[in-house]
Amino acid sequence: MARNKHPEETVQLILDVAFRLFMEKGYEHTSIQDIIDNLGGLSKGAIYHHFKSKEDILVAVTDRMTEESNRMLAAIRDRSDLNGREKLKTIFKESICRPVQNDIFTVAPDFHNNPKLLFSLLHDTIENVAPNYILPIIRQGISDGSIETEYPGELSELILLAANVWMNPMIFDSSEEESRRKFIVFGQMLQGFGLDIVDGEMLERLQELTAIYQKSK
Amino acid sequence: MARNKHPEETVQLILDVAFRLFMEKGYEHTSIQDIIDNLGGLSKGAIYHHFKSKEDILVAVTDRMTEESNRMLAAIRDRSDLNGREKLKTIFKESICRPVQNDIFTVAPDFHNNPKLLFSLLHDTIENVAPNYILPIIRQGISDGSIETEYPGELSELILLAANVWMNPMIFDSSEEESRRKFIVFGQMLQGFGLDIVDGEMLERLQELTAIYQKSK
DNA sequence: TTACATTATCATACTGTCGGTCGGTATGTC
DNA sequence: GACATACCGACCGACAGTATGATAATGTAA
Repeated sequence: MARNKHPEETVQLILDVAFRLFMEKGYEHTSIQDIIDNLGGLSKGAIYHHFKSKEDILVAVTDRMTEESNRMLAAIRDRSDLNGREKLKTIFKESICRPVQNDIFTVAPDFHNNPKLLFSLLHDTIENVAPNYILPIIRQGISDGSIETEYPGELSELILLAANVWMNPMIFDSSEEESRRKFIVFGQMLQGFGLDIVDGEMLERLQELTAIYQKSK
Repeated sequence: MARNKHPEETVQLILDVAFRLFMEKGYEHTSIQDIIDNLGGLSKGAIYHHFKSKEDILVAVTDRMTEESNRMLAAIRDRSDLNGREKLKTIFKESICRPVQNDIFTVAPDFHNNPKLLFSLLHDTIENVAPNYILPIIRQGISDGSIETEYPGELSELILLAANVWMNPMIFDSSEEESRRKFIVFGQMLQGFGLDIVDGEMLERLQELTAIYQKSK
């Protein structure tokens, strides 16, 4: 085979396979040969034609993972019918409802075998999500009076770290009970910053999620 | 050479060299051969006699890193002249004053090149430090009336994550100004949980530390 | 104390696997 | 036909880990 007419499909195929294998076996324990074997006919030359290194594949995979989430965040950030605090609350709601729609749990990342993946998501959270999505919302909340803080940047980071990392059952194992307790403490923390944006509905939804994730393991 | 009379010195030498190289070049970019080359005469046989794998060396290195810190935590935890809240405050003070005495900054870990190291420290924080040191202290604080919470375990984790990870300049780059702002927000979070344990002296000390770390890079 | 067996501490040569390269080929476009 | 793109697959150096052997420390029995 040579000169496919739709190389973009080849790229997507490579990313599909790599994504699945990275999740199943971890980045480090997935070899290029593993990917080739699951590619159906394609060869090492194809991979290194489209990607310059194995690390480059990981970057592309994580980019594709966060893309959808980022679109959601941008959409909420740019709405004009909500004040800052309402936007924050909407984001939490959406974040908790979204995952089941796509396949995040059917191929749940095993972060215990994926320090590199965890690190890049951690990095993305602080270097991208916090300043580009949460910070503008908190700033808006300050000017529209719905949020009160002198440290919007730091607040963005702390909230995201707690929500995305600490409360993430894929990073730190949690039973349903632990998940519930974390959520409550998280809510207390937000209240300490004058943010009353968690409710019982969100807690229920979160526990459903945790249960689903527990079973998928 | 064969049958050294003091094999423990060999183990320590291997750990010394591995520690330094892991910090300088990162775990993944340090090869066993690199370690051998810096060992002064010793060979691969020596390494694989004392350690069963490269990963095993990393575990030993991180264990040695956290050992001193854990001794400090245990000492404070087991004091009988302080209530729970005072113990927490003492821990923060000690944590901020300690690092310069030893060489933590002269061979500052570059976590950006060390996802594995970061992950194992993160894991240690949640699986070991939180339940074995902070949790008992918070429990004591609850019974002696100096701390008030229904969720001691979750509070331990959240506080440690914020202090050890978020505020750690080795993990998330911070200027002195950012470091100051993070510390204040951290203090606000603690106050939200009824814990009034940070003061201006600690802030000054933290900024000194950040400055030292900035210069060492 | 001596003689000797045992075993812990290494050294060296080697293996299999890995990520990545490179010359080449086939197929498309202009 | 000139050139770029998409891909093939043999090959390479580096790597973690192993197999085996050498020797010095140690245990043991007389």
